[in-house]
Amino acid sequence: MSGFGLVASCNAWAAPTSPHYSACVRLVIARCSVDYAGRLTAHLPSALRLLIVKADGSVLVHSDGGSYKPLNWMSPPCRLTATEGKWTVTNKAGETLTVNIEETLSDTSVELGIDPGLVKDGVEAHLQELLAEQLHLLGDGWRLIRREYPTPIGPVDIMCRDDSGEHVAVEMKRQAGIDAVEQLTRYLELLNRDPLLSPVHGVLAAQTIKLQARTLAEDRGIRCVVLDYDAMRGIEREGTLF
Amino acid sequence: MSGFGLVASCNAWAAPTSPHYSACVRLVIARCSVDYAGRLTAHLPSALRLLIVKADGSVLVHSDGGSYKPLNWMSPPCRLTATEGKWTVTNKAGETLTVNIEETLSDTSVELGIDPGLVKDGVEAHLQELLAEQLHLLGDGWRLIRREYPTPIGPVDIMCRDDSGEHVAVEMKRQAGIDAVEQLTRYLELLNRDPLLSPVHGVLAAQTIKLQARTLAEDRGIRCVVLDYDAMRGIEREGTLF
DNA sequence: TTGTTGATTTCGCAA
DNA sequence: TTGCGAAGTCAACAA
Repeated sequence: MSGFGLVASCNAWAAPTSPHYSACVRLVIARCSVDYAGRLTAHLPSALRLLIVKADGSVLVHSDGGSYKPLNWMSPPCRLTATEGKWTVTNKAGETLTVNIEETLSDTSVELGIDPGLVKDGVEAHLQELLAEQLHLLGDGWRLIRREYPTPIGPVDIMCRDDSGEHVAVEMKRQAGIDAVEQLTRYLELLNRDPLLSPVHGVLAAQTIKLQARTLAEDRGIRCVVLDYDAMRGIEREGTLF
Repeated sequence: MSGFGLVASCNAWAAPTSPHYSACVRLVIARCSVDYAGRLTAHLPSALRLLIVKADGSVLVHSDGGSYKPLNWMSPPCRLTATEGKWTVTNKAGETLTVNIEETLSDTSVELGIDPGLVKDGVEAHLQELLAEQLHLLGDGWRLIRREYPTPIGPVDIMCRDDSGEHVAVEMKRQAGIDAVEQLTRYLELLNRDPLLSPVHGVLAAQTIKLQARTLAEDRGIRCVVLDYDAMRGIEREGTLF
């Protein structure tokens, strides 16, 4: 069983100085209490915890359970100074994290190297694309004018015409809040000044629409449409089969 | 090197003894690639990383550097099933995190026990509470109607009457930006439709008020008040002395 | 550098 | 349970 103390060759006490600083993680299991003083003050009573010190000096205090969020931490850039039984981590803003170590069960360092990083396959912009292809979800006979329709205060997500030929500006969100309604309202107010476009109606389309947003929208004559992403994606898949 | 095949129990040199489920953290240093499929899909190319498995089955994939946020993770409640060289973590919603382990440098488990948890001080909602008790900061003779005064588009932080008996809606922020002004404007517009309330005046109270917010607020006849949290807390303390 | 917005947000409170 | 707002939010992107 390769337990602790395997790699080392990495001094976690030394601040990274070279441009290609060696990525090095220090893992400590210790009974400790922790105090944070900064934007708020917080205290962790003594308990056995996992302490992680990363190459940039940032410190994470993890317990078992909870989410990925540590119980307490100090974000980089920051500086760790350590004496026997006491760590002090400070950042530029003068915030401090103090770890009082009563008993150390293990203390190891490992060099990981530079991480290639995460590759995300986004979902978000896709939704607009899908709705533009499936305007029948808003109404029969609706026709797309264009996506990202430009205005002086930003692009309207989708501009189209309804079955009677009148313009409709569509604002899309995954989660629509008050902000989305305000944004769409600004577009409508502007667009309706143009006699060539007016009247321009508004549609707020989202996977979920908060009740307050719905209330405000309907009060302003904006129609709310809830989108089923999976169903829309399903239709897209079927479409690609032919 | 053992360490595989765990589902719930915690293996080796950290005997689970607690009558409640044993809190047990497993730390693995391994070269691995990671895939997540859920609300989005994401991929991590092969690299040396720190894997943390907590007692509830949640998994954290940490690199060196970055913030406290892991490169990838699975939040509890979830289930980890492990075979030689491959971990699969799934949750109720069907999201999956797959860790392909190519090379294990170390694999250890430690029992931490239940954490007493964080004690926070100096929270935000406190400010509203304090101001409600110290309405004289806004004006002599002002009386509280209620905090979190409900409206169809959300609660007004503080509703009160000024010395002449007219209604005042107070919006509180720690840092007031344009959003706060817009929010309060919406409340006022709505509240002033009610002949039983009208006229309703507006006060924006915050520890700091951004210049743009102040400009917009005053343009709309909304009064801006900067609060001294320490002083307000101080008065509270004095109050408790008697 | 600064501000704004989205997040696999997470976290806490209240209805 | 659910929904909403705040967070020591974090992080990516635009200005």
